[in-house]
Amino acid sequence: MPDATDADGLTVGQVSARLGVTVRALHHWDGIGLARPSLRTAAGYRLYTAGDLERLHRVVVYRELGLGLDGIRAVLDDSTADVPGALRAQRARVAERIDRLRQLSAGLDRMIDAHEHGLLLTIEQQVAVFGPQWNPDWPAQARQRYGDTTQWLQYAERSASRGPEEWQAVADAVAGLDRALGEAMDAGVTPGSPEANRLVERHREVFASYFPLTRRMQVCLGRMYEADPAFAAHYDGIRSGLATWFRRLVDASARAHGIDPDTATWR
Amino acid sequence: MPDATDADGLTVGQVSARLGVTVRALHHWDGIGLARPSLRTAAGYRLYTAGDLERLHRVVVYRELGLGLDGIRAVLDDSTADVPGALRAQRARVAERIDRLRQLSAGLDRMIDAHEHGLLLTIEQQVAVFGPQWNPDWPAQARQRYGDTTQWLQYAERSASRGPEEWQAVADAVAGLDRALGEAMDAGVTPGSPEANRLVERHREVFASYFPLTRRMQVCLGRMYEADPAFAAHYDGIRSGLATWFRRLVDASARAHGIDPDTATWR
DNA sequence: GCTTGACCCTCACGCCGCGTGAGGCTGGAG
DNA sequence: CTCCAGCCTCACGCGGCGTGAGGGTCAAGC
Repeated sequence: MPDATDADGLTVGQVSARLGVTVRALHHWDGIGLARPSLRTAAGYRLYTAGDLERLHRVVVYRELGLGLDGIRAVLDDSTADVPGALRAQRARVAERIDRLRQLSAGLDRMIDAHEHGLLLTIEQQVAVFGPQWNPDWPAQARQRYGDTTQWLQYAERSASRGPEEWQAVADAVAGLDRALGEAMDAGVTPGSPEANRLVERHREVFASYFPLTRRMQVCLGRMYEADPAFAAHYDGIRSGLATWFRRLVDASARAHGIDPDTATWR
Repeated sequence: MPDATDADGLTVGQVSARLGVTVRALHHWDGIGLARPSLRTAAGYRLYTAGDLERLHRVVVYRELGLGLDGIRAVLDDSTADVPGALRAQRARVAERIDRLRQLSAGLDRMIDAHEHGLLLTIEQQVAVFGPQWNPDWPAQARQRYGDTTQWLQYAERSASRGPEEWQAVADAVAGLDRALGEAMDAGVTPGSPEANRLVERHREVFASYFPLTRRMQVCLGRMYEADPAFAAHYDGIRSGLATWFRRLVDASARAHGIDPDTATWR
């Protein structure tokens, strides 16, 4: 007789191989009294009888159904236990977890999209929100340029939880600011004036819906508006010379907050 | 100024209320260095600045996506981190977990069905497997009678993982045994003979596919075959008097194994 | 100035189901 | 007699905090 079938007990290793559970699990179930071997050899080896194997098998079955060890113990030991009830409760828990995971997966999809495309709107929605002069390639271009900055990450994180209405609000705020800038320039607002500083603050707040903008970063942004052809075209399109004028507003405001605009850096 | 907005920091309680995380979580994140407050009061109170809040907010966002704290740390701290890659990996993990949970749910359904109906086959399958004299109400009746016994539980557990083919095998074994019993009775096999004991053992083995049957239980079963009208009808339908003859076979075999059939109990 | 009650602090254990060693016997084969 | 696989018993670790214990702090009301 090589090892097993008609012996009066199987060792942990043999049971492990038969039932596909680890030896450690058998030790554990023995330790907590869930399924203990009826016998031990003189040397202390655990010996599982046929009856023990029955019980172990049942443990394995219910464990595969995701029941906790206490639940399994109840099912096996308490003859008054409502087994179908316990199973249904377990099924409800599982359904709940599936639901949560699905929502989670959807959230991940949104976030991945936001990271990769910058916007989660269809082309139609983009045009509807941002107006006809909107170029759908801009988010992709922005990602090209800024995709490896912390600010892009924050932008993407916020984009992921922004629907069309919220984007509309952002777009409205930007448009309102553009208009206000144009009118202020018409009205001859000069850098450093209270009116000018209010506009600079308003710009910072509007921008904060993309990512938090420090005053130093705002200085750099002002210079970019002036230097970058695309930005300059936009602002000079509102009023000729507006980009430069706005940069001077930002510089003045920064100086008023103790920042030297000529040495300010993005970080 | 009541509490917060322009103070130079928020306490744990305030942050907790704003971000919807527990105070303990803030402590934990501080403890592991994931998100620590920049300031402390003289008394040691944590004070979270606006910048700290930014970071906390990002932690919350990624935590809601199911990232582990180490993953979040990587995303927040390592500017070279592949954020979309991490998110995609997380999505894959989530999909995997959903899959497992779905299988688990299906298993639970099967088990619940098995517990409630006793069989997981359609009526057509039942008739195909068990023959035209099969009554589809039998499993429900069996549940009525035995639904609160350990053996019913084990029967249900095994049924849950048995398909039509396996049921066919069981049905074939049962039919084969019935035939063999009839032929043995014709041949004048007497209780206690080796031939008779072989048949009794074969009955025990066939029955073991439903649930483990001890010799004592088999004795009780033999008596039930004789006493219960439905069982008696079945066995006496094979050969007149077969139920009683078989009961005597079982009794004799039990005696040969040191069991007194007149005092044997199910348990 | 003293009390009260809401907040805050720092340990430190608990959870769930084992995985993973460490350190040391046992048992059958060569 | 030696080897090596297999067994034993501790005991820590994991993930992300929950939940006290035991004790300071702060603003308000008396």
